[in-house]
Amino acid sequence: MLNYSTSEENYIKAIFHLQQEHENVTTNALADKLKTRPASVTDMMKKLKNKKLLHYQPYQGFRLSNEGRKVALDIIRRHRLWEYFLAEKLKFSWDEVHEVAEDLEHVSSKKLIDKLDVYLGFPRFDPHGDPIPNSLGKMESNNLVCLADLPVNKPAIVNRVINQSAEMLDLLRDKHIGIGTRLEIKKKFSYDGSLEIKLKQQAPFTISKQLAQNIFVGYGS
Amino acid sequence: MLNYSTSEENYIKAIFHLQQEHENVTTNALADKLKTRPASVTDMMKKLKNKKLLHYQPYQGFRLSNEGRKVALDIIRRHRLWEYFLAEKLKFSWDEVHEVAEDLEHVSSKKLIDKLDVYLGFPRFDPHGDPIPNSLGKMESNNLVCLADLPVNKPAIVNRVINQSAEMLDLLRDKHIGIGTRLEIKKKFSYDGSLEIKLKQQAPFTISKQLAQNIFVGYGS
DNA sequence: AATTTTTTTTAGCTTTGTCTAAAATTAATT
DNA sequence: AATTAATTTTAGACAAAGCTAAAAAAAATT
Repeated sequence: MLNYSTSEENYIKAIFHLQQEHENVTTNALADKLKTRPASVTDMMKKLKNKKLLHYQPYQGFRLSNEGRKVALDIIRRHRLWEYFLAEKLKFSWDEVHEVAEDLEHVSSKKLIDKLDVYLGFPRFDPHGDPIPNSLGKMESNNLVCLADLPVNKPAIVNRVINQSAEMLDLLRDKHIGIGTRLEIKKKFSYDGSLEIKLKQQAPFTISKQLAQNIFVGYGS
Repeated sequence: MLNYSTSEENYIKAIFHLQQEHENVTTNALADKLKTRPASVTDMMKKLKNKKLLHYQPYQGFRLSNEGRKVALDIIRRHRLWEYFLAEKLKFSWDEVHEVAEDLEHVSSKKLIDKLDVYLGFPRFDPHGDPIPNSLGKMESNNLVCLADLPVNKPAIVNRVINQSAEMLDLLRDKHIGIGTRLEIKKKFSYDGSLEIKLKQQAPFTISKQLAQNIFVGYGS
């Protein structure tokens, strides 16, 4: 595996994440995600195409090549292992780890990451509930359902929170929702998609569709 | 404390180290240390002078300002804490930690470093025996004597190794000399400055003046 | 003191990654 | 189908950090 610049790595990672939504990623979507300009994206796409990390025809969008996907998984592995370390060992709260891991993930010594993995005991999920790829780039899928799609009255456990903006994490903290929280849906309001949910030993309350779409839950323990 | 680029930080740190030898640092010395060209050094010196991190008059060399020294100590703190972490927790051998810490030291979240410090139990010395500045930038001096200046037959303990080139560390490993090694000098050869030293339960052997000058020892426990 | 050598600085060029403004292409609408 | 709108790309500029080659200053020699 070659070595890539911080900038290149950020582009690769962002494309990987956008590809979870749409097979084909567009210039504007990527510019948006990275808070940069479409022209900059086009420049970088040419470069990454040259390095055979993605497939790209002008005006047609792009998607990662096999090699690009490997690189992306390696970056994600680094990111999530550091997140786990920060939360588990340094006692950062789970909503603070993302930002710091954004910097640490670019330190790319393979030996460092593999030793960190050993030290942490090969954790399978990061503090947000996202799976951590192993040193071969494999990660478990965790069979989750979007909270917005969970049937009424079916108990479930929060396993993953996708959009990690500070504002959203603030809201979650206020509602006492975190990874591991047991809850069930009591009622769905089709008018605006909002949900009435209930946590153990608490009165039910309502959350927006927007929030529910960013929370993923599993069944059973 | 403002934020500085990786490049700026490397210059600041290198100047700090060179100042241990000579109050005033020259362009060539710094270029040499950083494996860059004198012209690049001059460019950066102008920049750092503008940022008030050092005193510099063209052709007159340079030295860190108070602010520059503070920044340098902060970088050194980060570097040495990571070195300690790598050796102590991740089980890197003490001669591997420097290189990895060179990258980690530039991740500059104050919160991260202070939490790391807590987690490690406020270590006072890194795996090379160098003191770690605390969060206020203070570090203990450790009252050491250069092995080359140690009197004959006086038992001492290796506390610090200065020049950490791979070649030198290789030599040290071969001779079983490390931080904490107890030894004494049996004989000094004034012809070339070489020393006959003895370790516990081992036959005496000879080391060069060059090597002895890079090893520092303390007395007592 | 004058000349040579060494050191340092300046001037100008390169690469990486960004930007704006304009041109080209594709998509949407009338 | 033709026109308008949106998206994407190109062209050209800029800042950071490096380089080489030449000029300037300081130090060392004769």
